Amino acid sequence: MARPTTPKLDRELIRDTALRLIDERGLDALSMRSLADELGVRAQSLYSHYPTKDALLDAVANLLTRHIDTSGFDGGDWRTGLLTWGRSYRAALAAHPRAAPIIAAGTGSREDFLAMADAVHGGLVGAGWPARTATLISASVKYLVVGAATTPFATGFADDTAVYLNRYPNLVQAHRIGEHAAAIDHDSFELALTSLVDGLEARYPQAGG
Amino acid sequence: MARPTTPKLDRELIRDTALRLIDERGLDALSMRSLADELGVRAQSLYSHYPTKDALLDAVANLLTRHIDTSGFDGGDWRTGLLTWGRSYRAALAAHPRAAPIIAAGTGSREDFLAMADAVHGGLVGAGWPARTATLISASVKYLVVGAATTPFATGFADDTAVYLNRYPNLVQAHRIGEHAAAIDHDSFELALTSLVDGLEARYPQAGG
DNA sequence: ACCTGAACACCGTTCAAGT
DNA sequence: ACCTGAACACCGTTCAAGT
Repeated sequence: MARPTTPKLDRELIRDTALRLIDERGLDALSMRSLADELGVRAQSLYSHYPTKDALLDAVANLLTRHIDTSGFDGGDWRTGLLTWGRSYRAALAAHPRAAPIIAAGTGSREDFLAMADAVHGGLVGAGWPARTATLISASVKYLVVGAATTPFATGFADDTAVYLNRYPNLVQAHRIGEHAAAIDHDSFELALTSLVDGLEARYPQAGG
Repeated sequence: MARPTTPKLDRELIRDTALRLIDERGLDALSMRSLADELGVRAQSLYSHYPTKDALLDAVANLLTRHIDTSGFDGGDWRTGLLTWGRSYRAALAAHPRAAPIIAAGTGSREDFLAMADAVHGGLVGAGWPARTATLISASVKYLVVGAATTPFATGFADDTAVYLNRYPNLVQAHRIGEHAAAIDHDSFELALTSLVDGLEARYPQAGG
């Protein structure tokens, strides 16, 4: 029974299962063999559907960033556009934190990524920003989103914070990081994004000169 | 000659060679075997000096972030402190772009990282920011730095931009990304950091209420 | 077209042995 | 204390073969 009558695999099933395993076990634990095992198949069968593991991870990245919202630019207000885009982008990655590094790795030219970049750039230029500044602004927001998704605040702190509290007195305030990590990350991103937009406002050509 | 009279290895040599190989060949190409080969030794010998590959990468991360400057907070001005810290942090990572993902991975509780976080938090609180807001602000700047270092702007665009110029008209302005990628990344970070600081200014408790 | 057995050239890491 | 030969349990990927 080398070839079953109804195929056991298809691209979507492989991709969705890969994302589920990343969510459950982490990115490092995803191997072609472990994924095949979960699908009741041998690793080589996956290569009938994706040429390489990287191509599979690209498909997962496309799945993740599929529902990013650039419609906020439609009304012509770049502030609304940036806020809507940044928040939906961040939310898409925060929903699958263990998969976020795939986005940072940024393999190849993904269609959805290009469509998004095009919509944002067009929205900013349409709202009056010079083309080069529009490039810088969209890069800035991307930095915030990717940074927030790949290095949540608790990263870098030991689980047992008591270890260093004596030596680093200013960090005493952060001693409940573990409990409130999700809230801190959400609020940090929100503060950063809104402050950035406010700071950009002052640089808007028709307002600031 | 199992054990030479003068040791062929020490922790610093291993660490520095690892960083050099990452700079030259990329993070993925660094294996314990390839590193040992470069040092004229077998992979197992490295384990006499570092318990795991992760511990070695931690040492590289500490080397990278060693010269980050938090002295800008000393004068009591949080704007100067944030700008100096953010710029030196970003410069440290930009000097070794292929090693930057190590920082994002953020393994364990590195001493230098904690000292830095403590200095920044203390500087912000000392300048009048509430403790929790200080946490959010330092996280915000870290997002910018890590995002800029791990996803430089050209990431995600194909080398041959002609491929998508027809379909994504707004990206025409970005058709020289490859040539100016370094300048765009520098300017994007600078715009983001200064805009963020300006936006925070309006939220400063004694100024904004 | 889709799946498998076997294999290639790698990994990180461990262990016993040598000086 | 420091280094090596050999080995373990993995990787991603390829190839020839089966239906």
